[in-house]
Amino acid sequence: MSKKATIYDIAKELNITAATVSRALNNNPKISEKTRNLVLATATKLNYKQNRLALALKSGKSKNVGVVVPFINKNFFASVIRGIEDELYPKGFHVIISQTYEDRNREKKIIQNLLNAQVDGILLSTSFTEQNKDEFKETVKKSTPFILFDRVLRFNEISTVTIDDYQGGFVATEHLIAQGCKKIAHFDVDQSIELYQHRFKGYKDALAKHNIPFRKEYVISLQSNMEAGKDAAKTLMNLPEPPDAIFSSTDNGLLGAVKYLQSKSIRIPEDLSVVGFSNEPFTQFMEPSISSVDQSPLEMGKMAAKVFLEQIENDSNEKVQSNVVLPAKLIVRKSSSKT
Amino acid sequence: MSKKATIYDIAKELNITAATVSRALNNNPKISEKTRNLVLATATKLNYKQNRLALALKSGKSKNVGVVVPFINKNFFASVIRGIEDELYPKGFHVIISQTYEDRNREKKIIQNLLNAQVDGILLSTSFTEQNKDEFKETVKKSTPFILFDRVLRFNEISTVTIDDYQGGFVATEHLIAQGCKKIAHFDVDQSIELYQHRFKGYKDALAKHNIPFRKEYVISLQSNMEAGKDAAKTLMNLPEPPDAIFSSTDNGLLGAVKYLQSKSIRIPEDLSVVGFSNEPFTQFMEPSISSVDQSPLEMGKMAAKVFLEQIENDSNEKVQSNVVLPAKLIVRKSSSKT
DNA sequence: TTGTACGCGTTATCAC
DNA sequence: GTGATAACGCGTACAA
Repeated sequence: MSKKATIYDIAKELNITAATVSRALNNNPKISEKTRNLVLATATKLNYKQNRLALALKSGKSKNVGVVVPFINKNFFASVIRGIEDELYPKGFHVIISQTYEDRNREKKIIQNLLNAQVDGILLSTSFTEQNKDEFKETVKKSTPFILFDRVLRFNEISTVTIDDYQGGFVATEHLIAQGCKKIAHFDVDQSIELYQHRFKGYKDALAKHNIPFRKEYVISLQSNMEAGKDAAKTLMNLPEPPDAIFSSTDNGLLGAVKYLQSKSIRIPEDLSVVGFSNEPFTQFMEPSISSVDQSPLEMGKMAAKVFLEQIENDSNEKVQSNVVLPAKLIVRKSSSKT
Repeated sequence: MSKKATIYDIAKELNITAATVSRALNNNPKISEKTRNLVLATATKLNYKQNRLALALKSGKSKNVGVVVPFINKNFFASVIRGIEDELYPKGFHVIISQTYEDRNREKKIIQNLLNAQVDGILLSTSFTEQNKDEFKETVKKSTPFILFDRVLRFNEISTVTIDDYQGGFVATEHLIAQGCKKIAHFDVDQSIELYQHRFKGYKDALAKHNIPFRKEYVISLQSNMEAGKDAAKTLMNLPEPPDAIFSSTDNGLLGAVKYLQSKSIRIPEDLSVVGFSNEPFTQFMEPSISSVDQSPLEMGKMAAKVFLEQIENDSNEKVQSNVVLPAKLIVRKSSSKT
């Protein structure tokens, strides 16, 4: 049995037509019980499997959705994808995953490929920023449903799923203030990305609310990795008046800072308290465990998937746009618990 | 522009036939420069995108490969997938990911779905065990290339990519012995899975080589999670003669044990040394950092992809079977460094 | 250099 | 209840 069996093979075997076989296989009511059973029997006998490609070509629905993220081997994105799959798989959808490595050109190419593959929709966390908004718009067009999550750009008719980054930044900072910290630094990544803007603004507003002056020298922009975090911590601690707390927009950047501080025998949280963002798994196993803002990646994935399903079910060409914002939840651990 | 443009639309626009358009688009040499340019121009003008579904149906190659793993939000599997994608993406393949949650029935269904979707191959880390080998064989048949990695079952004509688990277990244990440990316990998971068999055998043989008696009570089978690890450590420490080292076949199980030991003020590595398996990211950030055997997930993914490519390039129906074994590499950290 | 005709596997729309 | 035929979008022998 080299070649794959088709409905024609079954038809030939039974001396009937392919159409009848198709009907039998699809539980069409207008078919005699006898033929149906006959067809079913020979189908298993021939090890017949429906060719979804042909079905897709005919129906215009591939039952595939593309998921595009910067990196797949980051816990946050892996979990989002899991959420998406959990939601979509029971509905018969398959998920095609691609990663952009934060390369815009690669992202463009990926989107093209996915569109060529006739996916029924694309869920993505984009690497485009406010500056390239037009370029992004150009590649997206709008023949296929697009759902943006986490790293989003806002357009009419494009749905988004995010967490409340502003709230996350605000609560994290207010928590540090409640712990008695007065000189709170902030690790930023890139203000041309909306979510970092929001986290930063939450930080700033929390300071203002509690009448703590904002200090420009306490804000550092850095890549989200250990090395950059070390350098940033060093810079901060060499300030005439070093901070007594850090609220970081990423866990990975904070990790480097913590390692640096520990190497300098600066105690956490006694001398300096820290709160990160993302609730990466390592934050809870470190010593001290690191407080962090949880982004509920599983829920984000599920929600993105639900928004997509909504979109395609409403198959009229009405624009169904949703902008879901999930709550951000601060997880307090040792790194910011002085009491 | 609601409907997607086809080559027919382009043809109509230019008063030529679809065949000519197809040729122009595919850089067929026998076409006039003029028509080619005309076609290309109207193609972009109409926002034409090739329908890969139609192409796939015609050619019998979907350019999709299925990747099936137990869980996607484990660093090991996420990294393997990344390796696969890195290798396959430049060749124009897309990766369809599914997770089995270690549920055999789900895995069967997933494989069926993938086959229906006409994937060009399936790369999987199976949840089937030696006991269900026949059942697995049944679902696989062999119309489509299957590559097994990490968790494998061995058959004729099915390629596998694994690391040298035996070597990993052996080296890890010998390292503990070199540190002066004499009472070395082992965390096993499931002996019906080949890789755990191998790790266990490596452990056993290392003991034998150094004339250390094997003690049955030092071997505990447990699920790969924190809770189980805690319980296992408790059991071990309540033994009349508790061990002075643990070699665990999983990092996650070991994590729970470490937490338990620390809660009992048992010092690591002074009182008890530990080595895990998988080199999960958290092992290097913990205090103390945890020694672990690295599985080179990226390389494993790349290798699995390469074996797949080899398989389909050799499009003769010759059986090209490879059984690649990658080296296991012990990463020594504080948890097993007494000196 | 370009057009014609066909097939990939399926389902839907007519007929009978 | 079943058969015949067209259509989905594409590439490609075979003609012209």
